[in-house]
Amino acid sequence: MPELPEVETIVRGLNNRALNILGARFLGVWTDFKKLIKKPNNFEKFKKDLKGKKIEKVWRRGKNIIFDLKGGISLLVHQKLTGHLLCGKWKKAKGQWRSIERGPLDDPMNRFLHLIFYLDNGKQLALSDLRKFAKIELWETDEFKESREFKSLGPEPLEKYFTFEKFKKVLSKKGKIKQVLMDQNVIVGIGNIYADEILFEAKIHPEKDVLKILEKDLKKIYLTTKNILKKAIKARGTSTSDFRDLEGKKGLFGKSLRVYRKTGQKCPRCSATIRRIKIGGRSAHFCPACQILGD
DNA sequence: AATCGTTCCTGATAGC
DNA sequence: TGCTATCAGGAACGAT
Repeated sequence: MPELPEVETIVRGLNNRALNILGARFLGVWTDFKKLIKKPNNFEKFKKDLKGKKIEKVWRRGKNIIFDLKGGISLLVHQKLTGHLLCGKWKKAKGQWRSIERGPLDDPMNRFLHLIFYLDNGKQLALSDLRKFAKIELWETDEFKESREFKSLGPEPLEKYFTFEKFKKVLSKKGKIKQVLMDQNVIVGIGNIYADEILFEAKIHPEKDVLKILEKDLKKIYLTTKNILKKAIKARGTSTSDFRDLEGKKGLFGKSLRVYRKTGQKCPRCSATIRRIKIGGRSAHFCPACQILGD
């Protein structure tokens, strides 16, 4: 599932000069599942509003991909669980846009194409999304930045302003550490994979009550969060299941995972058996010997 | 105001 | 073999 490193990989790809996405204009949109577009909730209006708009900037906030368009409009793409953008090419045939490249289709994970943006530079951006949970929204940029959903997002863990003091402040919230780490209103970008990996590395039990964690352990979680996210970006993300980059390629961080989806295997630190439990309806993987709950 | 449960989806897998 | 049931999982939403 795309978390911060995966979304960052996509955004860096979109900003790659060679792709010429910046400065291109939207020509049209195809979809076989209009419900992906949440705003406006009318697909024809969405198409009309998007047509001819020039891409000025592509950036990321948490797990959201944001295309700032000329004229004070922003296109938001959230890939949710199984969505990923793929860049390909199109050509015109019999008066219609035809995809001549939808990213490598020999990979089953790239076959669930439900939406394609056609650009005026001959490129297309296709959204592959097995579970159709992704969301697409078109906003007035000012309105978006003033919106509740944007303003309530927590700090970016890799930004300079995210100091240990800041981390302690946002984490002064009750609950189990894993759930709090994954709360986008506390910190953005961490999902199930990286929460498990961060807590394993920091040797903290996922169900540990946040308010009971010692300062030295908070510091460990803080440093580990930055460290793991940075390493995962370098590896271009994790592809345990769906994630692919813009070219359809897998990320390499899966090789570095130590507990996520390793139930029953040996802990790489102490050889105890990795366990899986449910926390708030989500699976959590951890080492019962290294990550002690305490009181 | 904060928190909990439900909902959206469908491929993979298990069970019969 | 082929059917049905169960599950994963981010985040918005309604209910409490």
